[in-house]
Amino acid sequence: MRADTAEPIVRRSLHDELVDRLRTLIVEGALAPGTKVPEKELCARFGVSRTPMREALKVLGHEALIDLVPNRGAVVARLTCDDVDEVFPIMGALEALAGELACANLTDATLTAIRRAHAAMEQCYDNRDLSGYFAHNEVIHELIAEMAGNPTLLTIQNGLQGRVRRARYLANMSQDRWATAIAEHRDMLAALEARDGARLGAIMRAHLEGKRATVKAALEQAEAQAAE
Amino acid sequence: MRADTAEPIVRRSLHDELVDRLRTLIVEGALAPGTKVPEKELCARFGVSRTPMREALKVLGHEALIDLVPNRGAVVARLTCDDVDEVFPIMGALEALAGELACANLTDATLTAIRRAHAAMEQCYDNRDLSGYFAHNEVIHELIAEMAGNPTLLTIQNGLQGRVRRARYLANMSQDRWATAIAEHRDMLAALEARDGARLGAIMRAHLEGKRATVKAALEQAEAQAAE
DNA sequence: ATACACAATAATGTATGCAAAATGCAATCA
DNA sequence: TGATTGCATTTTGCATACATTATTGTGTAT
Repeated sequence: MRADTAEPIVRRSLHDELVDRLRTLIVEGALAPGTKVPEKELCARFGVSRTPMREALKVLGHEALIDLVPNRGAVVARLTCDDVDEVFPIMGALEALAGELACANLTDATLTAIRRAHAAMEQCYDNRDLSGYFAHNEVIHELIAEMAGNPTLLTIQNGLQGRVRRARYLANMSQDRWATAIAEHRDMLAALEARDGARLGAIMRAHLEGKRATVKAALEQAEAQAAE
Repeated sequence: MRADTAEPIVRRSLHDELVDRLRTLIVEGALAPGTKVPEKELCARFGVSRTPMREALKVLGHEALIDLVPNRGAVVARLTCDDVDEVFPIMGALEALAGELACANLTDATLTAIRRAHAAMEQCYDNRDLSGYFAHNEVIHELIAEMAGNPTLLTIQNGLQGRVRRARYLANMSQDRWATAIAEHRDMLAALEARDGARLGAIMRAHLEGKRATVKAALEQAEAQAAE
């Protein structure tokens, strides 16, 4: 270690740490939707007492990642079709805003990074590598969201993103939809390169509407299967 | 009480109740920004123990209504100019979306209510009654937000609204800005009556941008005074 | 056999107690 | 006189104990 770095000592409180860990577990899918999560079990899992765990659960409940039923504990929130119809238009409006702001602030470094991610994504598309496609896709959206330079916006976007993230992986895109999505992304890149915020915003809104339809269809299919 | 009302028995937990009460205190201004709020004092005030109070504080911290400094307690969040620049564009995007959705769902009853609130607001404008103007203004925006029929959107809007509400009352609108705001509201009403969602959305975005400028100016003035 | 009632159990909700960190104050030294 | 260090006090962080509410399992009556 260099002597002049003197990096600040980070000492996080347990509840903060727990919020992050639990959120990851839920968003990544280790805790399946509908799962009951008794405090006691979580406490044992993380080796903490109930006090900080409860504080964390309250926060996650407020984020709508879990449902807190009074006197009956917490359940990992399920994503319904109605939720999809609610959340995606909001994400569309926010991504459109992020796109506009990102155009205004765009640095060459970030544009290069986005170009690289886009190229990698196209590669995955050519190879029909859906999971790779999703990964690079996510990077692009994250880069744009960060480039917007609005921490509050980023926080809200991440919150909504967390709620729908798992469902998005269910989405078995049709070849048709996939081709459309790629075309939209090419337009996005072009708008970015032209620093055309208004156009980028419009594209992103349309893009999110497409995502909404895809995810909703996948969710309806999943629900139908579950009902069998 | 009528026998057939059978209103559901609401038994809220203390932390839920506390979140609401504290939020009201902060948003309404009873707890001034910058005020330190020691747990002990709040507990004494509400006659509860520290556990539910801490759970409530964590939630409010996550809402950005208070700043939670590790090992140093909670401070009622101050609204900076940067915050205004961050929050208002987001509110603009969300109100625009709400406006579009509201146009799609608009009922005659709600339109009538909005017309009434608008008329009352115009009356206040004529009388130079700023606080009455704000009250009716808020009603209009709430009616539109509710008419959007998107609970998630409403929740996010309310959260952001809470953060800037107090600052908005600082705004001593110039005659010029006030006239512009009224004109924008007339356009909004016209767009609503025409069920023209796209136009309403555009107006609301512009309207919020105007609000941003006004509030920011007021905030800068307040900060300058405080610095003296 | 089913349905209801009641008790036993387990979970959540709340309060309190202990440990650790931060603040304020005073004493000491330059 | 001013700054710094050490201690006392206060406050937060966490754990545990108690209270209250749901759940479930069993027994009894129909």
